[in-house]
This record gives sequence, C-alpha cells and structure tokens, in this order.
Amino acid sequence: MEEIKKYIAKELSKVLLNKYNIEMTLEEIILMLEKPKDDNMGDIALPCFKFAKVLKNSPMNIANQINENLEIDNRISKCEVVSGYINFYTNSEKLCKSILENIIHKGNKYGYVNVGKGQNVTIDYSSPNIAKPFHLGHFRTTIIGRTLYNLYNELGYNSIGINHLGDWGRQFGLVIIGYEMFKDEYDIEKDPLHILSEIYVRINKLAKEDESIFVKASDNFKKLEEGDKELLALWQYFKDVSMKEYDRIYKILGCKFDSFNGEAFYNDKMDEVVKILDKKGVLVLSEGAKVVKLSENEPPCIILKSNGSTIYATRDLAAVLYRSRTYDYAKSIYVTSYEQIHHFKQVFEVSKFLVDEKYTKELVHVPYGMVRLKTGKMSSREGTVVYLQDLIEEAIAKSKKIIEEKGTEVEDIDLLAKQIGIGALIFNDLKHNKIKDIVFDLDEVLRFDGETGPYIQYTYVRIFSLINKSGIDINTIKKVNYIFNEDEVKLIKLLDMFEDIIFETAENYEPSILVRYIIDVASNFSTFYNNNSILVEDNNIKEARLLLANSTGIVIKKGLNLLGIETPTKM
RNA sequence: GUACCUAUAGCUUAGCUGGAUAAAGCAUUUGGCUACGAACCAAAAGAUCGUGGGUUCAAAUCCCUCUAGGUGCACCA
Repeated sequence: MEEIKKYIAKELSKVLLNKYNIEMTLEEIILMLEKPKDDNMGDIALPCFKFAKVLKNSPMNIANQINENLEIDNRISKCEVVSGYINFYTNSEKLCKSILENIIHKGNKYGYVNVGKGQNVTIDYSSPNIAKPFHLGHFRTTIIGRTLYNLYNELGYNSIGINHLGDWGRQFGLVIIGYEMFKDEYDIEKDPLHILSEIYVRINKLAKEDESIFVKASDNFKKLEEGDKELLALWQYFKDVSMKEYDRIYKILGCKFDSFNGEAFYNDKMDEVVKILDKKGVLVLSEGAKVVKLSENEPPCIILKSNGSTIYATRDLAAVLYRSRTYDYAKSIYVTSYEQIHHFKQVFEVSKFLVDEKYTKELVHVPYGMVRLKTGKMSSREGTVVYLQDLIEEAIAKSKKIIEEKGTEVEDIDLLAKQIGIGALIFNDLKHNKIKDIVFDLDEVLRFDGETGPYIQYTYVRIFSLINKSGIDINTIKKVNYIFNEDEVKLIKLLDMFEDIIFETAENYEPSILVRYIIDVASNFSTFYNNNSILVEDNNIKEARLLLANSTGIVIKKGLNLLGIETPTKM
C-alpha cells in the first residue's frame, strides 16, 4: 500500500505543479493523504480543503479539476470526487495477491523489519523492590516492558532487558532492624517474602512513633554502603529469597532479562557521578545536601543527602553512565508508573552533565497508569495488596472452571487453563491505553467473549483446525488463482498493515495499538469465516482461502507472541 | 498552592500530528449451528464527546476558563 501511496503522490505532484504551480515534495503529499473513514470510500483519500484558500476556489471544484488532470494507470481502479475529497480505489485483485504471497513467503518472519540494524536498546522494566512479594502493581511494567522488548527485537534492534531491582536504600536498613527484632516470632523459611513484608510493615509503624528507628535505619544503610559484612550477609539473604520467588513469576509469565543489575550494583559507581558533577561545577550545597539545581522555581535534584548517603536519583544517574558505556545504546527506555514522571525528568536533565548528547536525547520514560482495586488503592499498610502469585493462581483456577463448563477436547486442561488465564490477564491489561488507570476486577478480566484474549486464541484455534482438516500441506500452495471477494479483500488489506502496526506500537511505546489491531484482524477473520465456506469449494477457491486463513494465523500468532501470550492449537 | 495526567453510549473503551455519518466490546432486544469449532456471526437500539468560551472553511481532536478524579512537587524508592 505504501508503494501505491508513493505512486499517487508522484502523479499528484505533477498535476499540482502543472495546473496550479504548487510545488510540493512527495513526502508532503503523502502526509496529506489519509485513509477514508469507511471502506467503501476507497483506500486512499486526498482532502482538498487546504488548497481552497490558496487557490481561492471551492474544495469541490479543485478536487474535480485535479481528478480530471490526473493520469493514473491500472494500479488504481477508480478515482472518485466526494465532497472535497478525491478517493482512490486500488486495484485490489493484483494488490491482494501480492500481499498474500508475500506473507506466505515470509512465513513466521512476517512482521520483521530491520530498521534497528542491530543497535542496542536497553529496556528497564519490572524492577520490583526486594524483600517484598511481587504484587499486582509490578504487573504492568513487567508486561509493557516485555512487549517493548519483543517489539524492538522485531524491528531489528538488539533489546537488552534490564531488571533494575529495588535492592538498595534506607528501607533495607529498616528491614534489618525489623528482622532482628521480630524474626523469632516467625518461621521465616516457610514464606520468606510475605513474612519479611509483614515485618517491614510492623517496623514502619514503630518507626512512625519513634523517630530514632529511622535514624538507626539510615545508619544501617550507611553501613551497608560502606560494606559492613554482617549487614550485607542479611541483605544478601533478603535478595536470594526474593529472586527465588521472582524467577518463578517470570518463568510463568515468560519474561526474560539480560541483566539483573539493580540499585545495589551501582554502589561503587556513584562516586564517579558525584565527581563529574562536582568537576562540572553543578553540584552545590543546599540545606546540607549536595544537589543539582535545574531551574529557579523547582526543587533541585538531590545527589547526596545531608548524611552523605546516596539516593535513588544518584543510582539512576550511575546507571545512565554505566549503560551508555556498557551497551552504547541507541535508545534507553524506562517503564514505570506515572508517579515517577518528575523523577525521570530530573534524572534525564542531570544526565546531560554526565554523558554525551547521543545518549541523553534517546532517554525515554514510558509512564503508565495505576492499577486500582474495586475497593480502592492498594496499600501494604492496609493489607489490600494483591500478590501476583495469588492472582495468577486464581486466574488459572477460574479459567479452568470456565473451560470445563464450556467443554473441551484438550487433555492437558491445566496447561490450557494456564495459557488462557495468563493470556487473558495480559491481554486485558495491554488492551487499555497505558496512561489510564485501571480498576482491576478479575471477573471482568476473565470474560471469554468479545474483545478478549480467549476470543483471539479461539480464532487462532479455528484457523489451525481448519487447515488441519483440509488435509492440504499449506506450504505446497504458492500461487493464488482466484479473485477475492469483499470480506477477503478487507481482511487482506488489514494483514498488510502488520509491519506498520509493529512500528507504530514501538514508536509510541503503546502496546494497546497492537492489541487493537489483533482484535481487528480476528474479528475480520471471523466475519470472513462465517460468510464463506472453504473446505467444500473447488481447488482454486479452497487453496486461496486456506492461504488467507494461514496468513491470518501467522499474524495472530506473531501478534500474541509479541505480547507474551501463548497460542494453543486446541481449546 | 503549583505542575502534569484523565474525563467519549448504561458499563469498559477506541478515535486526539484538526477533515467525510464519532468506532468497538459488554449488557439489552432479535435472527443464524444437517459447511469447515456458536468461546462465533449478523441486525436493532443506545452519544448535548465533563462545562463555558476562543481559533478555523472544518474541533472529540488545537488554545484558554471552570468542574470532577488521579499523581508529583528536597533528603522514601
């Protein structure tokens, strides 16, 4: 379709120049071209309103004039002027054949476009705080980040997934106090993370009443920073038990990371940050702390607290320095909730003093909205936190129940329930525009009808089953000898958009674009599938439709896999 | 106080680099399984696009006011 756009733009530019003496580049004209609202208004449209003012004529007249002077070959089957627009109808017979043959030719590589040329993109995501169970609040960063990870690989970049563990800071000084105080009351080994987080809540409460506990926590953290062996051993224990649980969660979600260098990793790398900032003369003393002032009215970015300890911004800055050197990234993405917008704005601003412009201009914060419960905000103090492990188990159990109610021919129901349950969880989340808050309701998430994960998976299963039943080896069909009908043309043109959609999704850091597209594909396939018989038709028709089904299957499978959702072949 | 984000059908949302009749799903009403999986398809009904201004040939979309909700704003992460 892009080629045809270019062709139309080229022809238009000739008419504009000759008839009106308007000089426009192909790119400018392509930008003016749009997709008509309705499919029966053609494939490409040129609104002529902008010319009206310059030419002092009505858009309708101009459209007619341009249309009359336009010389176009058989790639376009029809041009029509409708209320100020010129609508172009592509010759879909040729177009559809070439689109389908291209998809079949590329197979499961369809969608891959090498725009990244192997450049590194770091994606900082998930990043839970250790010594606490993984909860629903970490879910969005994990699956949005993972989707971006897959997308950038698909675009020919080399994605580097970084789990910037929250494993450093005063809170661990506090946990240590709590641990020593309360450990004898628990059998920690039984469920370390839940117990540790309970201890954290208790000690936090005490500290609120007794300021000296916070002071001691800060001391502890200072000691950790200085390498106190005893305290570090405790810290290491917290980290080990945390990683054990996180690994389990990542495995079930299918997430992979190339690095688990968390905040503690940068402990010995922050001195250099301080030195560089100091040398550049931007580090100033303010209220006892060392800070970088960014603007007059705004509070500064704290680099060293008044007790000399570092703060999370210092660690993020050290990470920018380290990642620029280690990965020489073309882009560096941070996926966190919108609560941290201000923080990253500051960090990105200060990092201009640390690294080359090459590395600062592609620092990207990808913020997303909060997950809320029907009962309100999640709070560990209120005990209203939803742990992801529990949630996943519940989702799987509920899915299993629904599957059994609906009936299935699958033997391994547990596996299927896992694929569907987790798929539904991911799909529902990524379906929404990421910046919007989500009110979490498991019953809503696990609906199987309409725009849902199970619906897409079901569509895929039907495609798979159809091709199986045909008894034809799909790879032996190379040519299309058939003129596609309206349903088919619509679906094929949609499949043709896949590469653009992947690009757009990555460029906007917005997985919902891809999700919406997959819904559109599945829904169009279902319409086609309902209105057209396949297996009983003559060979030419049957083969063409099987190719179409197979191509749709390729796009759906690839699309879902990019989102981290599995595609069962039976349900 | 100030900055940023959000507000579209009963519910959940899409559309937001301005363009043709505001698009889906759920729920509601109705029709379709002796063709390949009905977890499906089709039809009907359902919208003062939060309010009030402004810019424009054209505003859900851009600018301003106000309202409601959310989030951030110096030693937590």
